[in-house]
Amino acid sequence: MLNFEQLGRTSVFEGVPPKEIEGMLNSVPTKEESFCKGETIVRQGDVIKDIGIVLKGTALAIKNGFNGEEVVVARLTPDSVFADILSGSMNFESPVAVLAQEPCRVVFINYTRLVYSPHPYSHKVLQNMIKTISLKYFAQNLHLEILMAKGVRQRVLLFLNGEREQNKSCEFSISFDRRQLADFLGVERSALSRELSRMKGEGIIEYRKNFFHILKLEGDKP
Amino acid sequence: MLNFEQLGRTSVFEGVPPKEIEGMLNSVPTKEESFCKGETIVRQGDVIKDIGIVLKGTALAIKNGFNGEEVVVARLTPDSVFADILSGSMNFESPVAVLAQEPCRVVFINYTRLVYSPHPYSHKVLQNMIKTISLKYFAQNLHLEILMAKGVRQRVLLFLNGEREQNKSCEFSISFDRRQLADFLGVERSALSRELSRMKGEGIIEYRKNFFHILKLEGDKP
DNA sequence: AAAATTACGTTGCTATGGCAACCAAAAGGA
DNA sequence: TCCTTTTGGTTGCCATAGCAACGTAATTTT
Repeated sequence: MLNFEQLGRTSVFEGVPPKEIEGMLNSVPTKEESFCKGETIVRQGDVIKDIGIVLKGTALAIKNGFNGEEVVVARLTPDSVFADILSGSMNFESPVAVLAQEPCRVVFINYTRLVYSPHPYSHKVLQNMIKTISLKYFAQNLHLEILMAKGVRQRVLLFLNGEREQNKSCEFSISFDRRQLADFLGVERSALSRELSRMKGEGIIEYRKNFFHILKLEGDKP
Repeated sequence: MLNFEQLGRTSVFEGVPPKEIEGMLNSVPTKEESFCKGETIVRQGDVIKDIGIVLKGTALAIKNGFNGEEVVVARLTPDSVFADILSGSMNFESPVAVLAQEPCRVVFINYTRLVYSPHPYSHKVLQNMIKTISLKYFAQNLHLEILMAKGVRQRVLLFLNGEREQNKSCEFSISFDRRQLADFLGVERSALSRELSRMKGEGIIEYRKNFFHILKLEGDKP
């Protein structure tokens, strides 16, 4: 049985009272599914017509590069929405695979039926979707900016500054391991390690595993 | 005076009868503006709350890299919609500048008022926006894939294949000059020229200025 | 706890591609 | 028409970063 309180905390149903979500979903096909650790929730190239919502567990959206890189595009935790852009675009192929990182419980909601069923709150849901998708556009745009930068140093700095802004602190942990970070930045793992060492040597950053501390901000002169 | 027939041909108002668009826009602030060739329509970093629609002329959406590159992200021609993601996201800064390439006539429509005014067709407009924004997401995603590829050759091939698919032909003209193409691919102009020459030498492609002809498809063995 | 696997750093070698400079051709303006 | 400006191709030099291989620490498995 769906927990409408929880759905009310997702970006898509934000601002819609649980009772109303319940009423709305009465006339819309939904299916709840469980996935084991490591299982594929969405394959790269799939055409999906349902919005997915993670109820429990975490999953990763992964894009496979042509040369074997596995770029983690997004981390999905409970209340995360996925496949929204995919179903919103109609007939497009998923650019990413979604893999369960731990046992996951997911609900799929038919997009077409959701947006076509007239309901006093469907207006609100559509606006929420526009906002959600726009945010994902900007997230992707940040990634694009990183890849547009040249040089490992510049990319690392852009990434760390993004994390700093998001955490509102110069000290933070990242959710990537080195291999994943290197792939995300589009550089060799060894080149990344080399550059991180250099930056530590120059007193720009401090780090231990996936914990980072930015000592000098961009443009600071010593 | 706005031409509602024309607005009906835009992606946002697709499927909405002109009469209804007129009625819808009665209660929504709109402003029509003209721009001279070269004039800035949107500055990078601007926070915009209005959807823009090009009525006449062409404009370019340009992203400035940190190292002086000017990456043409989109070409806006009559009936093109822009700043939709920007206004849909609320309070985000524009990642691109929009510049008039020739004299332009543009109409701005207040996003909030458009989506909040109850109207029998606002539902349709919201769905259209979701689709429009999703398509832009996928366009950006293609760009991302190109930048994820390593090597000039691979990037050029990805780009040309994209153009081939879009034109459904192995012969086509591109809307970039060499400098723009190099910036879009994230490589040096000289490196691009070098690689194009090589590929011509290997009999993979043929080209003259911005006209290209793909002779061998990816994976073809001679 | 030992063994195996994974994660991270390091380093030398080398190819790729960035940089700069230059030339030729074409386009645009006076 | 001629002159200026823009656009595209070529080339040598060199630094960056890719590749491979290895060592160690940390984590997981049995």
